[in-house]
Parts: sequence; C-alpha cells; structure tokens
Amino acid sequence: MTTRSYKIMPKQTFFNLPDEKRENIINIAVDEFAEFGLENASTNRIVSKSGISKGSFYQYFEDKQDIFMHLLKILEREKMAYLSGQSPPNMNLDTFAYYRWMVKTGLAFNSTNSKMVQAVTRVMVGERFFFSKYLTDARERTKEFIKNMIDNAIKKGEIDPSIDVELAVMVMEAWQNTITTYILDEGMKQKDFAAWVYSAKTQEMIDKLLYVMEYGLRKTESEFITRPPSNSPLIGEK
Amino acid sequence: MTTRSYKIMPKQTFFNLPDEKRENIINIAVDEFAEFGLENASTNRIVSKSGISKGSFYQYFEDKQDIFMHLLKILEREKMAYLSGQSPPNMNLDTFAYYRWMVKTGLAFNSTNSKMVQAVTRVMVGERFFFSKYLTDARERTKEFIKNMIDNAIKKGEIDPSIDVELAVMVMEAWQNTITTYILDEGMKQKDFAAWVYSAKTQEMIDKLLYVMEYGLRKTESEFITRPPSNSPLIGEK
DNA sequence: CTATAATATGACCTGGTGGTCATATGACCA
DNA sequence: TGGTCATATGACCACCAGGTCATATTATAG
Repeated sequence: MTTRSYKIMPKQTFFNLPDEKRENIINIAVDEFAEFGLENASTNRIVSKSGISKGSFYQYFEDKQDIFMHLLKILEREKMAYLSGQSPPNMNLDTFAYYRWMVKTGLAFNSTNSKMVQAVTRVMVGERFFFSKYLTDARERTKEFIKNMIDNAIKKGEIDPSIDVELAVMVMEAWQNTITTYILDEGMKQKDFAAWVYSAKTQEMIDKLLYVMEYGLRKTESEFITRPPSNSPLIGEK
Repeated sequence: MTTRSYKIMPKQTFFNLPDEKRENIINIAVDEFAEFGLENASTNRIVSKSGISKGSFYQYFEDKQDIFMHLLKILEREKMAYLSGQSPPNMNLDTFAYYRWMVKTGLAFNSTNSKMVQAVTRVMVGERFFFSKYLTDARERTKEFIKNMIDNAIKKGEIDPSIDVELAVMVMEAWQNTITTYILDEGMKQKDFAAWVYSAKTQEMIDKLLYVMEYGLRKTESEFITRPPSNSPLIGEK
C-alpha cells in the first residue's frame, strides 16, 4: 500500500457496456457496500448477483476499491448537480443560513438516494482508518469547500476575521458527519425513511443541531477576548 | 448474530494463568486491535505472537469479540479509577467546566495509555456498524453518564430546564468523539504523542472546541424563544 | 506411585477472500 | 469463409479466517 493518492478509475471496457448492464452492476455494488461496507464487501457476491464473470469484473475495474471510488464520484457529481438546480429561498442569506440550507437540501437529496448515501457514509465514517488513502481526497474536497465558504464570509464581513478558520472548518465538518450519521442511524429504524426525514420532529432536531454549531462558532472568539483559555481548568500533571 | 446484548467474559482458565502471561496476552491483543481494528484483527496472529496455542485461546475466551470486550472493560475500569483519584481544581465548577475538566483529564489518562485507547477508539468509532451489538452497552453507559450530569445541572439551576436534554446528550457525546478522533488522527502523526497532547497549541484547540459546544448549548433554547425554527430556510420540496 | 483433573497442543475443518490467466465466445471485417 | 479483435468465462491460485477436537502434557491429590 503506497501513500500515493488513489486515481484509478473504471476501464474503458466498463464504459463500453450497454447502459442497462452498467447500471445493474453499479446498483448491486451499492447494495453490497451499503450492507457490508468496503472492507467486507465481497467481489464474489457482486459478481454472482450481477451475472458477470469474475474475470470480467477485473476487466472493468482495477480492484474492489476502484468500483467504490467510482460510486463516490457518481454521488458527488449527482449531489452537486442537485444542489446547483436548487435555489436558496433568497439571495441575502448569510453564510450560516446558507450552510443550513445546504445541509438540509443535501438531506433532501439523501432521502431520495438513501441506499447510495448509506453505502458511502458507512465507509467514510466507519472505515476511515483502513482506507485513508482512498478517502483522503474526498475529505479534502469537503474541507476545501467549507474553507472557501468561510473565507468568502470573512470577505463579506459576515464572520469576524479573528475566527480560527481551522477550527471552524473542523467543527463544520464534524457537524456534517454528526448529522449524517444521526440521520443514518435513526433513519435505518424507520419504516419510511423519506417521510421521517421530512417530519417536523426531525427537522426541528436538525435545526437545533445547526444552531448549536452556529452560536458556538459566533461566540467563541469574542468570548476568548474576555475569558482566555488559560482560565480553563488545568489538565492533570504527568 | 442475535440481538441479545453481549455478556460473555473470559473463562476461569484465563484468570488461572500467571499474571505475567495474562498481561502478555492482553498487551499483544491491544497491539493487534490498535493496528487492525476488531473485524480485521486475527486470532492467528494474536496466538502466534503470544506463544499460546490456538486451542488455548478458545479455552480462555469465548471468541475474538470476547477478548476485545475484556479490553473495553479494563479500559473503562482504569479510566474511572484514574478520574476518581483526581480532584477538580475547585469544588465550585459548573457543569460545563466540570465536563471540560473531565474531558481533559481523560485526555491525560489517554496519553499514558495511548495504545489501548487507540485500539478501543478505533473500534468504537470505526466499526460501529459491524459490532453494534457489542458496542451498544458501552455507548449507553456513556450517554447515561452524560444524561445524569445534565439532570443534576438542571437541579442545581446551572442549566435552563427548558434545554432539550436529548439534544445536549447527543451533542456532548458527538463532541467527545470528535475530540477523541482528532487527538487520535493528529496524535498518530506525532513523534511524541504525550508531549503533543500537553502542548499549548493542542490544549488551545481542545479548549476552543469545548467552548464552541458550551456556547452553542447555552444559547440555543433562549434564542429559539426569539427566533423559532420555523424561520429556518425550508428544506427542498419533494 | 497411580489416578484424576487441569491445561496445552496443533492438525484439521469449513468457508471464504481478492485476484490471475488460459481458454472460449462473439462481433466485425474483407 | 477465415482472421482479428473485443469481450466473457470460470477453474485455479495462494492465502487466510474463526473455530473444533482428539490427543498429549502437566499439575495435583491421595
């Protein structure tokens, strides 16, 4: 295992296939990853359910991780397309409001693609230690997106320039993960995933979570001026 | 795989062993879980490195999960003992300050037991989907602890009784995970894990993270009175 | 010392895994 | 029709997993 970023993508033979056959393979892989994650997904099972031969699988994909990374790309692309096709309720949203809109619109997208989201989230959250080389790029893209958003907000004067940007990025990313895994955990228990996501109770919980984050971030820097971290209880001595 | 909570613990034969041999087996298992997690840990490797036979392993433990759960118990017990032996800086800490002290004292403990903490955290965070039946009890204990702390704080008048307790528990648990995984991720890159944990930079980051959480939680309910969630941007229509 | 109980052993079992490669098949072209 | 190229096949490979169980060894008791 090298430290090089993962760049392999499906081979041309895969793209030569009829659409229907291609989609069938992808859908079966989605089911497999949703149920077993990446490490425990089995190429033997995927092959058996797809009705393709084992050797064909390796003519289409470099290895098991390759097909997963392809799913990841599909999901990213479709989600960005979905978000581009939606409009925020008005053009004067500040950054936090925009972020809230984005998270919740993302959840609307997720509720109509729950299997694929489940598959990807399960791996991103659950197998980060095993597949860091494959997942680092995707995580960096998320962080970069958030960082750009915060930088723009600072330029627009919406966020105090003294904010710890690294901290804010970290908090927002962690929050996104928390909300996503909450939705995934609880959603799996529901009869109708989408109806549950749209329910007033769930929406309220998500709102509250997002407000906790916002107020925490807005407050922190100014409060540090009046109450520096040195007043925090000392950590135990070695 | 049944839905029954996991209760098996090592067999008497394990406790009959000389102390030294017992600790050796445990230490080797810790190394294995730290490196491979639970699903990918290998009994063959543990056995080979311990110098015990395969059959003996199954005389000491019910199965692979059994030895992991034993580690979990050891860690919980040692950590509670460590916290009991420490005193907060003063007796007038409010709940958030107490929680901060607790998290940071816990980190002091972690930095002297980093391998075991790494092993347990890796599984608790990374393999939650595979081993929910084993890990649920441990997670419930954490939540119960946090809930009791919040209930007491409400009784003492430190926290507004209108707070959404479920939300607060969820946030505090998520935050603990975020801090722990941050420490684990970054700590793994360091030459001297303990020195890095104690460094001013790291302490400041942890402080900031904890303050974000505190301010977010303190603010939320009162703010909802003046700005109800219905003003939040609507989620995209189906 | 013998008998019994406790402990240790490791070959074997069943069941997989990801991936390879020699061969077969099918489509297309002249 | 034969030749070429693209695609499909599946037996096989090396390796591994968790766990079992007949047997061997050691410790202990009388």
